[in-house]
Order: sequence, then structure tokens, then C-alpha cells
Amino acid sequence: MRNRMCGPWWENRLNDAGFRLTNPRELVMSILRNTDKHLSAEDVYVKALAVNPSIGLTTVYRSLDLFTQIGVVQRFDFGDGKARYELNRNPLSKGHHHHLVCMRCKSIIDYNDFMQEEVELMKKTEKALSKKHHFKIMHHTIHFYGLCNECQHAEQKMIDY
Amino acid sequence: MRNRMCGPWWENRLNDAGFRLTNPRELVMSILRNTDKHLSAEDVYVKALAVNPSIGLTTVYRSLDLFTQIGVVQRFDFGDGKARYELNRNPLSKGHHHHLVCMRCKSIIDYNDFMQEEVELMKKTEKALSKKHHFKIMHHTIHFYGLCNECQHAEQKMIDY
DNA sequence: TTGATAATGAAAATCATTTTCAATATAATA
DNA sequence: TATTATATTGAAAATGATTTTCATTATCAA
Ligand SMILES: [Mn+2]
Ligand SMILES: [Mn+2]
Ligand SMILES: [Zn+2]
Ligand SMILES: [Zn+2]
Repeated sequence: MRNRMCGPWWENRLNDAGFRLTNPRELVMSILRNTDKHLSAEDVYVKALAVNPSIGLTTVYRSLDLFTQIGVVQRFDFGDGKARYELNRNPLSKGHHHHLVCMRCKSIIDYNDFMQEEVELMKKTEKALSKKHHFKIMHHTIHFYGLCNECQHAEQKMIDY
Repeated sequence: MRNRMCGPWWENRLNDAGFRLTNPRELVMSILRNTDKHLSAEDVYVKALAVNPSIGLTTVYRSLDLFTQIGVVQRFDFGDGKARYELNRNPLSKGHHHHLVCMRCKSIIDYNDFMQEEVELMKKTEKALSKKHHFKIMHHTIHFYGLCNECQHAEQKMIDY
């Protein structure tokens, strides 16, 4: 009775990759689906505890890694020492967006301007790169790095070495 | 006699940000300039030792961080547990490129196809985003994630949990 | 059911990166 | 140039996010 080809796409992805749909995994995924933040493993763990007080941090880590490996979740390093995770949305979907990253305070801004043109270029690039490098592309990221409004006007010297 | 406004751009960047040009920093930079790999701090350290046997790993970390902060170096997290660094080249320059990242074996491919069109879109996007979010953009990254040639044909189940 | 395998959670271990701190180098200026 | 203030360095110790181990539990196939 497995592989009924129903449920959300990430469940199918799990099945196809040969993994089971478990309570902890479902919980972790639901947390990612219900936020627009960029959560760390610890962040997810804290939220998970509220629903399932017996879940382990280890399992959260494992779930996030697994989701990242099968491509349903994106893992980011914004430079603040801990990985952050975000649901990976289809480039054609509403939720797809890119990032502005402040090099100083590490704050993140999601944006989705020019998505139409961006998707055009990406599709084209994807197609060419897939062929040229025999690479099966699953998703992409675009990050702009710079200084946020506050940090532009903050003290010049930002670091002590 | 400072700020003679000569030397490579990253030296000026250092000065402008209020930092000194030191031997260790010069060495770290020269290592980054003379490779096309994506080196970890440890990688840089090993190469640096060959030139200056008294340099410390700590200093390498500090130099890489500093360069990253002032925008002359890019720091990446390709998912293999250690940060990797690469010289940050001007989008209009020859060396500017983007990345294909294998989600399974973490191998990286640099590519620079469609750079013309890409740069067009980026400039346009940059301009709009700068205004809209009062963000001073210094550089950007584009990453495509997927499976490299080998990994597409490798075993299905890639992880044990 | 039963047996085989996958997934979980607690505790311990790892290890890349950061912090501390005393020593050294550099720049400003008297 | 000599003096003083400040920036940078390297070794050692600490940190802390992530991973590993391992015994237990849940789930699947037959
Ligand atoms: Mn986002
Ligand atoms: Mn590269
Ligand atoms: Zn900022
Ligand atoms: Zn691969």
C-alpha cells in the first residue's frame, strides 16, 4: 500500500529516496512550512519540543540533513556560525525568492523582484549547464552581499583583530 | 605617506577599512590569488607554512575573516563541514564565475557561461534592490545545486540515518 | 506474528572555529 | 630619532555546533 503517489511532493521524494515518513520528520517539515524565518537546527528543535516533548535534537539535525540531501530543504551559511534551513520552493511557485545578506550584522532580506526574468535566465542556464557538465540540476540560490541600511551608517571599523 | 592609492585594489580596501597590510595577510592573499581551488582555512594554512613556517593557523583564520568582511574574499559553505574561501573577482572581470554544487559528493564546478546576460540582469536587480531596501550591494553569488555526472549513476541511497 | 531493517534519543565525542593573553610589530608624533 | 599608543600575531585553551555511538523502539515485508 506504499507509494500511493499522494500527499505533498516532499513525501514522495522521501519515499522515492527510500526513507520513511515518521512523526519527527513530519514535525520538522511542518515547522519549516509554517515559518518565513531562516531557522537554525536549535530553533527548529525548540519549536518541535512544544509539540513533541520527547523529540531529540539529534533527530532534528538528522531530519534537516536528510531533507537537504533529497533537495526539499535548503541549508544556508549566512556567516553567524550556525547553519540555517529553509523550505525549498519551486522556482515557478509563489514562495520562491532570493536573498540580500548583510555582511556586517548578518541580517537577511528575502526578495522576489524580477523573478520572471530571473526564471527565464535560470532555465536557459540550467539547460545549457546540464548538457555541458552532465549535471542534474535540482535547485539554485542567488545571494547579494552587502551592507543593510543600518550597517551602512554604523561605525566604520566593524571588527577587532 | 599612507593611502598612496597604489597597489592592488584589496590593499586599498584594507587601508580604507583601517587595517594594516602585514606579511601574513599578504601571504594569505597571494595564496588565494594563485589557486583556482576552493581552499579551506586549513588548506591555506598548509600552503602558507611552506613560505612562512612561523605563521599561525589563528592568523590565517583571522585574515580570511577580515578579507571576507571587507568583501575581497568570498566564504562558502558547500556542506562538507568546513568553510571554503575564494578570491572575490569583479563581476565584469574575466575570473568572475558561478557554481554547480553536487548535493551528494560536494564537488564544485566553476562555470562562466551566459555571463553577459547574467551580469545584465544582476546589474538591473542590484540597482532596484539597492533603492528598495537601502542596501549597499558589494557582490553576489549564484549556485546551482544538483547531482554531478558520477553521483547521478551512483547508488540511490546515499545516506544512512 | 516474526524477523529484518530503519529510525530515534541520550550521552559522549569530534573538530572547525573562536577566544584569551602575553609578546611583537607598526604607526603616529614629540 | 626616540617614545608612546595601537594593531597584529601565535600558542594554548575554550567553545559550541554538529556528528557519532549505541542501546532501544518503531516500522516494514513476509
Ligand atoms: Mn529566504
Ligand atoms: Mn569558484
Ligand atoms: Zn547589517
Ligand atoms: Zn557528486
